Amino acid sequence: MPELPEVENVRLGLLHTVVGQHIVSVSIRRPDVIHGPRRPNDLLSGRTVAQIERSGKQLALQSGCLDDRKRANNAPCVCVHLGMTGSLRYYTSGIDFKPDLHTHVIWRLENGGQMAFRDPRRFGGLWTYASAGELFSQRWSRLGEDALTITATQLHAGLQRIRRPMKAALLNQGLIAGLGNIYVDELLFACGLSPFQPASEISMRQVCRLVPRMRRLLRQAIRSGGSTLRDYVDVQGRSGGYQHRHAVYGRSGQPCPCCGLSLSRSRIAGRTTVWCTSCQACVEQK
DNA sequence: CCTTAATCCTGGAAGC
DNA sequence: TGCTTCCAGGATTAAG
Repeated sequence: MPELPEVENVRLGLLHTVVGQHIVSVSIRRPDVIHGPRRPNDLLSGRTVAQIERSGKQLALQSGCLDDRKRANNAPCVCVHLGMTGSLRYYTSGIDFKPDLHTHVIWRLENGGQMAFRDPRRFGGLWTYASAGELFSQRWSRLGEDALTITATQLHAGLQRIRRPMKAALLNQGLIAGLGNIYVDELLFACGLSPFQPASEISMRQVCRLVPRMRRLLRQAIRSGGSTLRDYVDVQGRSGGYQHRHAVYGRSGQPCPCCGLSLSRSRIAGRTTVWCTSCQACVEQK
């Protein structure tokens, strides 16, 4: 499922395929995946894709004039959230692209290429805004700092206010944006922290160890093309490779890569959680 | 404050 | 083989 590393790979893929391209037309095959105004113009038809930004697991396709590096105040903007099974694909001109029933929106570019939003389970969607500023003030303002840029001070301050388990706290996009079930489990393992550990009991010292490890983990996952469990593919349709390097996610019952003990599985905050009771000790364990 | 659960949804896997 | 059942989860919302 697309978390920060997968979404970042999509962003990188779109940078050298659709950024700078003029959108000739937009085909809306399933209007209900679009939140907000859904005329072709609201989806950047007739505009040029000026830049693509990411915040946590979400992307912003911003229209505007390429020459003007400043964000245009009145340039429409589309926020893309891939949810569980969403994908943004790019098809070069001449490719025989046959949209299936889960392909909901198709953008046609002036160079003959096409961009398609597909999402079988429709947990994702598109949100339209009159400007990037509106997206930031109405939607992205609710997100915490991005997991790649958050500082130890910021994270520690947020964690101190949460008595819930670390697993639940790190999944909260309002505290820190970008982590999902896979990378939270991997991160807690990499730090030797129990997913049950109350967030408020994590010391500044521990957060100072966690933040650089989190950045390293996410950067390695980005470099590996992200994790493909079933659905995730990049804009070219390629699967990721990081799933082969998961230490704990999806490996309950298998030996811990560190100590060899069988990995435990539990449910925390409604999410399947895998961890090592030996390497990730906690004062109280369920 | 907290937690759990339901909700949205499809498809793959497991069970009978 | 063919049917039913369960399960995966991101984010939000409701209920306990």
